[in-house]
Amino acid sequence: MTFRMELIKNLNPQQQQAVMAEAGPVLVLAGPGSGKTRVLTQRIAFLIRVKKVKPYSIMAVTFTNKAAREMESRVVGLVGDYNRGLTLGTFHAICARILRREAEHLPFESNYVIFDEDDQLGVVKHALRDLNLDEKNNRPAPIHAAISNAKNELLLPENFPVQHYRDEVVRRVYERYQQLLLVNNALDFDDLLLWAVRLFEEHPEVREKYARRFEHILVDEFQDTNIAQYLLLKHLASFHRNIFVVGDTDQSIYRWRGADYRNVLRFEKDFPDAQVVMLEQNYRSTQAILDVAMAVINRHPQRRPKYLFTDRGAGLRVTLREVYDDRAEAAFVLDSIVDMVRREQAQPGDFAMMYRTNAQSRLLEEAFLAAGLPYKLVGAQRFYGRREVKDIIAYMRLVHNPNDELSLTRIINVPPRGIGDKTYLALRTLAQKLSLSPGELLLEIGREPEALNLAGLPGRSGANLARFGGWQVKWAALKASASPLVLMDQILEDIDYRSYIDDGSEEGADRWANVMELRRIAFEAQDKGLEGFLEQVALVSDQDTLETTAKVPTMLTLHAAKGLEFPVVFILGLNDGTLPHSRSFDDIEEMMEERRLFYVGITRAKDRLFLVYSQNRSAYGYPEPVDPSRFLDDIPYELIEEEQPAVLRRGVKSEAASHDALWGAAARTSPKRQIANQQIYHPGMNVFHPTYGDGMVLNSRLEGDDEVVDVFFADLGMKRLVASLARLEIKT
DNA sequence: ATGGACAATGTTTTT
DNA sequence: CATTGTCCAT
Repeated sequence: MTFRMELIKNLNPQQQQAVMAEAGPVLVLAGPGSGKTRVLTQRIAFLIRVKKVKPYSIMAVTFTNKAAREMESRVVGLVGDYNRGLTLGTFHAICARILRREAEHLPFESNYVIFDEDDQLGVVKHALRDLNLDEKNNRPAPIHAAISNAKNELLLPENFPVQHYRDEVVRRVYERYQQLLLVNNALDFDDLLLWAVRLFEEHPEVREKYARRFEHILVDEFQDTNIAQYLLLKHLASFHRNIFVVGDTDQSIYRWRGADYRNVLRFEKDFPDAQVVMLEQNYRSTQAILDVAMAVINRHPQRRPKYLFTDRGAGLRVTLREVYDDRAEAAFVLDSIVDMVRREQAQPGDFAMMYRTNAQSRLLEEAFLAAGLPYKLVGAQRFYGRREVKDIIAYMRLVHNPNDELSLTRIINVPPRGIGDKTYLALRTLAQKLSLSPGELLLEIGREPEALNLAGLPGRSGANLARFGGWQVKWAALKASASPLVLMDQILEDIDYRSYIDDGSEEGADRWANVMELRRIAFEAQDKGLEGFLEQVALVSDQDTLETTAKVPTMLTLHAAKGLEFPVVFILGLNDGTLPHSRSFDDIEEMMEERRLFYVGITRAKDRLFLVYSQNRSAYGYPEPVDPSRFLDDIPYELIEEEQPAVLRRGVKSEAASHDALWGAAARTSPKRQIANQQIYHPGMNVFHPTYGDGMVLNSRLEGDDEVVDVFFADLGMKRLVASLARLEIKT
């Protein structure tokens, strides 16, 4: 069989049309679960193996690293190592690479660092201070958001439209913000795109070079592009015009980040000769789920009608469930999951719990922890947001780029080494006088400690600075010859970070474990060099850290769920104010986006979908009565089944034996686990719980087929546990 | 310079 | 309510 036949044999006619489309612009409108990733990867394989296009001349762009990795492995699966030379990555990563290569045309050095969200906020605060604006009246976060939006629309400070006083504040902060970034030789996320576009617009010969090189450009999730990304693509495609974009306007959920689904319309206008292919057949969900999805999205005005169909069959009706409050919500989900696993209707890894805001994961986590059941959580307390992780990265960034003052101020006194505000200020003043950055001055001092005397920084504080400078010199020497790992180890040793962070408490051990995790990442990035390592850690998101290995239920936001699928999905907190979020109420566009978000969640489900709302919800502190989501009104009654509260139903006991096998690790590690026919815990017993530690039984009773035990833990106080699930050990 | 105690303040989604 | 920042005492 020819490769071509091999490639297309599992594709439906529309998919084939897309994969084998002739050169020129192509717009693929793909509904959820219609195989769009497949179309993209097969298209790449088709170009390489059938059309004999050099991988070097192909660029494929995604939004997340995870999507990029996924695509990469699938392309490799299709064409083996014929993929060598292929440019495949996120918008940000691809731009970062171009900007390093073309730094000579740009106002920063090629060893620039990428500032993350926290750093960016730090720069805004710094700018506010420089402009004598106070943070109370000028909150940094909204100002930063305004700056970011401006950048996404390619508005420079000098063009920033000023209508109110507030705009003027933003404009001035923006101006200062950009100056500070350049002083630090740093770029923020938006800059990566902005500078790339400016590079192409201001240096036609550079644009020409890249436009000629990339004969084919393929774009995933096109509806999420912002203006900067759209223009970037247009420039890149300006020579060959072979641009193949795949998207679904109904799944556009990043408006707040500057994404503009109207880029799809713009594309049709800018490329009037574009072939348009519609992928409508759904291979993921049952028809029952698709019907609900359509009921929700069809209320969306002004959109191209799309009919979702599947040959997977009707399936079970979608379940709608009302609960008393958000605690009951968590309990309902947990009970349902346990029940379905026991009945062998699903495996633990089949479940996803989706919610609007990260904060909603907390009660879920508590419920799972209390039951002693494993789960995985996407995002939320971000690994790269951890203090210890940021500290070590700041050290390495400083070594890579001594001008990075933000990193320097972060760690110059971490761990405490007697360099306080006063000393740092003196250093900074001197540096300014010598027109050096503080980091460069420290390097000087490290090389020649006597220089300090000239500066009037003698004595203990001077010695402290000299010691730090000495390290910097040593580390700088190391970065040329050694891997990121060796450098990191040397830093950790010199600053004795472990004794600072690991104070013997459980939290300390945790922190140190995070440092070791970062060390592992450095180990894996050995051959990337320091620059590559830093770029990688700056551009990975926490969404990317979802490992697919552990077969346990997943908790994630609706945003994080895009592009994923699960056999059983729970969408939680379907209340007005949560979904749609209250901050969207007064904006029609935003309300439509909330609706699309709901739609994205619904269409993640393959077999079962549970929609849950509660009567009361704790905003912060106190529970308040809330209304069901207005989106629920749009689902016809006959499409749903309202489930009655029935937590543990009959028949559970007889099936409980299989529970062990299905519910994996948690069950196996519980030595005393058993089904309660009689009470085994009694008041006064000393028990041990793997998470909570030592405790004493206060009370216990049989409930249904299980035993409910109230335990007082030394560290946490009272907890109510279910005996069959909590890994309780009785101590003699 | 450092660490603790208190207050204020604020909750959407993230490359 | 839980985090973050500010002030104050050592």
